[in-house]
Amino acid sequence: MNEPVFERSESVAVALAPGVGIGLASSDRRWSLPTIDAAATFRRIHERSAPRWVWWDRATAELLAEARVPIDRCWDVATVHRFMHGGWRTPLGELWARHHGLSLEDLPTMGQLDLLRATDDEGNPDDPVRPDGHLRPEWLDGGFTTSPERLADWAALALQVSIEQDQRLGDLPDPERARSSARSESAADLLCAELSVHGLPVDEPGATALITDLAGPPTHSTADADAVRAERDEPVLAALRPRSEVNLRNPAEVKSMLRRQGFDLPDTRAWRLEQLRESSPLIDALLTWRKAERIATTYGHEWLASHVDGGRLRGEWASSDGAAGRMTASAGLHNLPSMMRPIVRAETGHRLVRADLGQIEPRVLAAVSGDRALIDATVQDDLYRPVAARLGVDRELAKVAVLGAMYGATTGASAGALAGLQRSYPVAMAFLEEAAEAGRRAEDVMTAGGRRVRMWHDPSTEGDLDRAISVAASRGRYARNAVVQGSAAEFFKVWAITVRRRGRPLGAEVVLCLHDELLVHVPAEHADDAATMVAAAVDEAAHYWSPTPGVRFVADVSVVERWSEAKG
DNA sequence: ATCGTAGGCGCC
DNA sequence: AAAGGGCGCCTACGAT
Repeated sequence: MNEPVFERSESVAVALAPGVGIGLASSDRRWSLPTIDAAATFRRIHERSAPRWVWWDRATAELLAEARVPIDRCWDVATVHRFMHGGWRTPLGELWARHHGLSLEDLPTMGQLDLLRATDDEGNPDDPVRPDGHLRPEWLDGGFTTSPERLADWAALALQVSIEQDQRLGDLPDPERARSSARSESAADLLCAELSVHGLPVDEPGATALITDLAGPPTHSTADADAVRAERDEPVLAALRPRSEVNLRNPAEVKSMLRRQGFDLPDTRAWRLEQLRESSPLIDALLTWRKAERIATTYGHEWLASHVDGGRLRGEWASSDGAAGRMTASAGLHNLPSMMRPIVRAETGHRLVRADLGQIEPRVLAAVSGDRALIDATVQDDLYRPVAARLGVDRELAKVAVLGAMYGATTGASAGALAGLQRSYPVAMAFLEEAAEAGRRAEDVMTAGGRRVRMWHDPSTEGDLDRAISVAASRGRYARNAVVQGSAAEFFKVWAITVRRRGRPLGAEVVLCLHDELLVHVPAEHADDAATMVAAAVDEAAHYWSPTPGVRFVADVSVVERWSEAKG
């Protein structure tokens, strides 16, 4: 039981439906169990034998998360499909059609009045696949749950697709790496199901107090709400000479108001206003207003009421929703303002292990490009110091230059340092430039783990050369960033699922994933062991994930009660 | 009414 | 130091 969760093992597919039963399928048989409490029964099956469980998509993962079935190894067909083809969520009917090369034009939809098809041979309604090869929409729409036998048939189809996916991953440049990615990405999706179901521990009374302090009291009527809003607006309106009733929530009105007050600005973005803050009480009031308005509208009492329940903040987690396969989360879980982070607090008798990877993107660039000089720089805790020394510039400029190279900056100081980067780290820079060039040509690029990142064509550029060039340039920046950010996302997920797995004996639960940061909720008596485990998991993840040996990854790990507590 | 877009801003 | 990559989500507004 010590092998990593993404190694190969025997596969058994499962489909389950509460109140109906469980369907199972292996390479040589399929069987079913009628049972009311499908998830709890499945838990016992899993405890007896733990193969690599195969399922269609998140729906199954969520049932298993709700039942707290401790699964490490899985294969999520929809997740692997996204990995292979790029893009966002794909409904199963469409996934099946793409997988089998069927036309998406005649993709059946549930409840459509298809008069032309009405007399066609619809085949056997107990067969999930129609004569035309498409999945039967009635099955997709819950029909697979109507009997234990159907669940077994449904599981068997998932198994079949998973085997074909595994074969097709063999066509990628590095088949074993791609298959390993498919497995780790599947485990990450299961982790996302758990994050969605279980949530992040939050100090609810503390949150109410903080929001009241920052944005005003909760309101119970629209008049009440209007009054609180007017009170929030007052300091800004009072600073106007002469006073006027400007709608602060309309950027165009704010811009013309500022022009009348003597500030002629191209837009009213905060970084632009910030420079004027010292010299103008009005600008200061406006910036303060924006902060408070942000809390009130996005992270206010309504937000708390709709997303926090029983002391847990819940959102929808996606394991590879981003362009390059990053995790995403709704309900503000990924963009909670730092001033609100104190509300994230360990439950009684527990601690949070807070860990973040240091300088993850340049280290990933070293790993995926294999640039010897950059790999050498990863030995240092602060990678930018040796880079600065080699470039002969200060650390801040070195940092800006490296980040700029990965983001596609073309102007300013970072562009000035680009020539130096190209001389000192030619392999890494050539790697980035190659990705950018592919992007400009509208060719898909691939992350280190083998995820396809789709490029796009913009038909509206026909005949408009300037616009065509500008769109190509933005694709170049996108591709340049995607090969680093997407690869970093893969490494992060391997780390996260390793922590999930290794934390189980300690009762440790991953409660937040934030691109390079993890929060782990753990009983207080195991907090120190969990912290040690999380740090060790970085090395374990690097060992399995990194395409180049010798790249050092670092993490800052501390045990805290609240997320906001200083790094230790 | 519902949808998409833009300006804006939070986080990485 | 410059304002580049990703995401979610708010308001306002114009289109359908």
